[in-house]
Amino acid sequence: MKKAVRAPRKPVRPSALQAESLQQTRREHASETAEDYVEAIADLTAAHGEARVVDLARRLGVTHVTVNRTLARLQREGYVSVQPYRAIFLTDRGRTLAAECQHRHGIVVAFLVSLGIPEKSAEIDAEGIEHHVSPATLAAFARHLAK
Amino acid sequence: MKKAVRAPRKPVRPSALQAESLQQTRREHASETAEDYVEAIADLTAAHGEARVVDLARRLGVTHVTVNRTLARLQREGYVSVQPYRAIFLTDRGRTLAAECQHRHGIVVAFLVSLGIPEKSAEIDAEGIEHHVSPATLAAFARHLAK
DNA sequence: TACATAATGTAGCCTTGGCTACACTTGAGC
DNA sequence: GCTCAAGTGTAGCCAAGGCTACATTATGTA
Repeated sequence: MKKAVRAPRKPVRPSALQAESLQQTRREHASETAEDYVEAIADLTAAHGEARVVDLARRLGVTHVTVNRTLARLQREGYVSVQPYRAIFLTDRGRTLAAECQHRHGIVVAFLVSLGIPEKSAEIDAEGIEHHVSPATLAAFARHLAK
Repeated sequence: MKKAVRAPRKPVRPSALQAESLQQTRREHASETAEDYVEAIADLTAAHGEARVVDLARRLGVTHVTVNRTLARLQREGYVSVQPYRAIFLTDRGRTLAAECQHRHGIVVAFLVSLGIPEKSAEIDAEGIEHHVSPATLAAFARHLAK
């Protein structure tokens, strides 16, 4: 009594499209960490002259152990340059990514604030949203701000 | 030559706030999967009369193995009711969550489209964004749509 | 009814990203 | 120049969420 309904295929949202969207979301998730780290490192370097593991840990809300392991991966991927017991530096690639992220973050926060969302909520939401904003959507946000 | 710069503390973004935001983002990430699954199950049930593992796998863009393991977790958490080789059913709790997600998804997509973003991009972006939209921000989106 | 095929389930592997507990370096100050 | 606290590194645990390969069940159809 369950095979009868097998044929129709009139999904509310087409399966293929949602699968594609979710795969995109998963890809984005994989780069979220890198983005958060390089952005934090850039900010800390600007503010303190250097970025240290403890500072990053405080800033990112995780333990220094997590920071350490993640930095190893980011070094493997060419975003940062790390030496034992030394400060953390961004590579050119890392700096480029950080600049993009800071730019995008600024637009997303400003956009949310322009909708009447309080600064603090805007910050919190932006942190989650910004990694999933496509260039087209970012452009739309910027357009809306310009008006 | 590196200790000198340790004192100032004038972060571009306060550490505590960013840490808090990121912790919130991580909490949201933990519920993303549950939301995507219950929403997909609700949609499939509405469209086909039932939700099967293969359909879910196709819809979510993963293998049936991943679906299976995740369903076990969702059952543990009380969102779905699963029996071997049978269709998947939402519990009351699962249905409630699915309804919320569908509602939120609709608003986010409509909002993005209202900004001039093409339907397909809006769908893709919404899939990533919707999980990080706070009630306040969702309300702001709805307000903007009403205008 | 029997069987082939599709659906489902299981075993076991990988990576990421949390954590605690413990070990080792560094460097500021006595 | 020693010492000790803070910072950093390492070992090893856990859960989530991907995967392939293989085993098992259900069922439409010959």
